[in-house]
Amino acid sequence: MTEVAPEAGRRIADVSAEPVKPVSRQERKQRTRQALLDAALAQLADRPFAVLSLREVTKRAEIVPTAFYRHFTSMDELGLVLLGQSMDILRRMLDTARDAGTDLDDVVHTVVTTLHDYTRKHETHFRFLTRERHGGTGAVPQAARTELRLFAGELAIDLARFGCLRSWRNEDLRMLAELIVTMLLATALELIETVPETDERVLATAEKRLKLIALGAAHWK
Amino acid sequence: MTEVAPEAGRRIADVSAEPVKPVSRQERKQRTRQALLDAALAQLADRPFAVLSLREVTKRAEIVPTAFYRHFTSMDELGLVLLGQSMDILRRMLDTARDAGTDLDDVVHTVVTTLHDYTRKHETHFRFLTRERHGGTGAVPQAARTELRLFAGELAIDLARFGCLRSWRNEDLRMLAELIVTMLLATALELIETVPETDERVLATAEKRLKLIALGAAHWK
DNA sequence: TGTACATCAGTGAACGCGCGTTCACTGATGTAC
DNA sequence: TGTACATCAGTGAACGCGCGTTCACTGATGTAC
Repeated sequence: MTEVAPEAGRRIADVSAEPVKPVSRQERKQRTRQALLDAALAQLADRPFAVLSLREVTKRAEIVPTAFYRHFTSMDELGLVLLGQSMDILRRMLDTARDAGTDLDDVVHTVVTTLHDYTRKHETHFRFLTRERHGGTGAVPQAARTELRLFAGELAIDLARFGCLRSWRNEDLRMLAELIVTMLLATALELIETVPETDERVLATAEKRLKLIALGAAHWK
Repeated sequence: MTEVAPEAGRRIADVSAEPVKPVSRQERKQRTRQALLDAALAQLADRPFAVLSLREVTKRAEIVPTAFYRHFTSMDELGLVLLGQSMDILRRMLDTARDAGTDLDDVVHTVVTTLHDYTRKHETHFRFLTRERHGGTGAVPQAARTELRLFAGELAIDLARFGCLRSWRNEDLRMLAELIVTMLLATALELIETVPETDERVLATAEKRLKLIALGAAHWK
């Protein structure tokens, strides 16, 4: 618990709990900043972002409320950083799922499995993203919708490479991509909002939905 | 504007703006109650329910904050009443769309047109419903999800009557129904969140999505 | 290496504000006779 | 119809609380010489 990796042999056996403090001022600042972001994500477990208070967040991050302004000018700014982190995760997920092969069943299975992994590994970010998307007219929900629209555009490019979709109009590819994104995020939220024991059922349903959509696309026009 | 239907000939020409007040005490109470519900719906235009304050709502309804408790024990109770109203609207919409015929294109077109009518006529309720669905762990979002799951169950029964779906397992019909409900509510939100001029585009996309799903269902297994 | 000064993340007191809720009240509407 | 009493929707003062934000500050870290 208090075990610390021997570091540059400064002291051989330090009985104090302090980790020797090799940290620079900017490292410490970065840590506090991340503590604020983590605190916000933790609070988001049971309420929408619009309802978070600066004081609650700073309390959880164990700093005084006024110190918040050393890191962000407002809660909205913090929210936009969280959104950026969430979109990074989503893009990494797309990268992972991309090389899934060409067989339809394989692709669907890989996509759903990848979604499962990422959702369970980044529950807080996925919850944030899926909820804020429908969160009203605040700066964060607006930005979330814009980002997700861009993300669907990126997915549309990938879809364009599939044999049966190669001749589709851009507009229709977008439609399909947005449908898939909505469906995947809905699945992520279902996973988060139920106990892990039911994951198998949720994933099976998600696979069916995706296959249904793929089947529809294959027989389009 | 101040014209009033002649009523039981009490006064032939009442120049005062007052509408003679034939209202009973319970009628007045009912009106105030509805004013509170309407005030809440109006506030919901630009923020989630969790963020509404009792004082703002009573101010807009033009009563004193403490009078709120003559009508509801809490904001959550008011929210659940709004949810009930919203579900009534949704069910009426399903009733209207039900007798759409059997031809696939006809059904899809009727459904989307009906959705358009209802969404534009009940914007505030649809916005409330679609946002609260993803609103977190409050009493209202929880209830909204439960109600929408029940609603999907009702739709699944309708779907069971379609020729090509007659042999589907209940569980798969549910999956399809929930997919359709999610898609329709997403469309409603898109309509609400953009200017009416773009309605045609949104509806065209919605029709395509629905057809894609229907096509997938027709070729299932 | 040692000293003197600058930087700046975090502190703590203070502010005015809107919040939900309590309470005793008012006065118009409703009812019993 | 007229009178005396009951009901109860809405009032207004008051409360304690958490909020975001301001400000002058502290003291450890960083830098220049």
